[in-house]
Amino acid sequence: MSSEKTRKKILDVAEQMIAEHGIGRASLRMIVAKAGVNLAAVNYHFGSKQGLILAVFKRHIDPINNERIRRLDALEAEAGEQPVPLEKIIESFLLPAFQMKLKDPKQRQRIMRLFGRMHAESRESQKLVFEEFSTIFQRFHAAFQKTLPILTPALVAWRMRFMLGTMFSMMIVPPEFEKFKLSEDDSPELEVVFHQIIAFVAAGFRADATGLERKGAEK
Amino acid sequence: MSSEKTRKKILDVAEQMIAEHGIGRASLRMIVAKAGVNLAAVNYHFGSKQGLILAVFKRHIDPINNERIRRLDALEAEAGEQPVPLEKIIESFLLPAFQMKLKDPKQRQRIMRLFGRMHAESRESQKLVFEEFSTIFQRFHAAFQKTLPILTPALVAWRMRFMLGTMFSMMIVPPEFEKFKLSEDDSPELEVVFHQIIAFVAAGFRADATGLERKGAEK
DNA sequence: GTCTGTTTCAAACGAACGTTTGAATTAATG
DNA sequence: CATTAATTCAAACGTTCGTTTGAAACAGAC
Repeated sequence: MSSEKTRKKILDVAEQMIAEHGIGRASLRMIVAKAGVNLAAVNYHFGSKQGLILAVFKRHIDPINNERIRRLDALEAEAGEQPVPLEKIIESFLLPAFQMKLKDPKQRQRIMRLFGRMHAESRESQKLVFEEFSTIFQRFHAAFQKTLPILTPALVAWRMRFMLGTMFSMMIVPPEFEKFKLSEDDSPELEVVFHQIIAFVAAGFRADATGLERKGAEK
Repeated sequence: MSSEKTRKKILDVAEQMIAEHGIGRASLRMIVAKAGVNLAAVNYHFGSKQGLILAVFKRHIDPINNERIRRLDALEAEAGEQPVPLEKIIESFLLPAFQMKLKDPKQRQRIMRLFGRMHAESRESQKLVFEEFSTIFQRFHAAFQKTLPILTPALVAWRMRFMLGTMFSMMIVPPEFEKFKLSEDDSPELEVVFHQIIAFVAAGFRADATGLERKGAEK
């Protein structure tokens, strides 16, 4: 069955082109040319361009979200009645997105850029990201809340959004704009950035909320 | 001179459409239809669509960046030899972007979304944002460094990027996706978010860098 | 080998886009 | 008022896009 070959080829090239040029600018003609398949194959296999984008996205986001839940489950099982340490929660959320089990570091970065695009670019894909996200969001919200009972639920939600912003900001900026690189190589940089983000976000979560509560806690 | 009227009309509508639909999807035909001007007027006054986008962007970013510098100057003059308090630096950076002196809160949010788009969408506008940004970046980097001498320059730069990510994350997400609104009204929400971000980012900047230094400080 | 359903292919369709053109209109100048 | 420059306008240009079409190539089943 050669059908699967074609599907995979299209998906591979599409995610590459979207990461590189963006959703709107990555045309089907570019994709099929690089993939060596016929133009009509996209609509045959995926129905439409939107269907292709959705397929590209789903292929990666589902394993990542599953891994997030899996890690959080393990942490909570280990902690028992105790709340899970803050850094561990953050790590279980961020790590699956940063260390997707991809052979090629180049491709890993490609996927990260893809997620950044999805998050930022089109209305539809943005909606998709958030919908795909809502159950995960609630799950982690509860975990954060238990670890930081001082914070109001609304404040926890805000700080989760800040965490997302921090994460996406590292995903969307093309490498050539990075003024301050920590290293030349790519994959160790990701490792470093990952720990940087955890330290930054964890401190942000622990920030004193006095004064913010009064303003932001009526719900 | 009716020429200025036309220019302004185009700029106003363009920034509205870009904020609403994005750079790629906001077509010149949409813009001129809503603005009540001729299609060719855009190319006459701005040369090209890219020229229009650039004009839309520059119209707002320049005053904001000037205000940022102005506030930082004032803070440093006041502090004398002392380093400027961390929260003050962050505030002088964020506040001008959040409280542009715009009458209409609706338009304020529109501009914020516009910046989010510029930051995330097309390669060209992204490049523009970063170029426009580099002098500001260096200026604030020095201020942060003076206040937090424990951190390496590279670490300061990273955390500034996290700050940017946090800021942009609040700019780019359409209101209909916000699950946890703190209030129904729009403009007080912005005030609250603003203080939330400062508290979060300040804590992030102060995060313990032990262990990160060794990994991230070879430069 | 023949038949049946699946997959590929070249070609074209219709729509939307940014841009250009050249005439018409308006404003400014002497 | 006449002349010149600046601005607006309707119309069209040339591309590119996502999608559709119908025939050709291919697959596996009998």
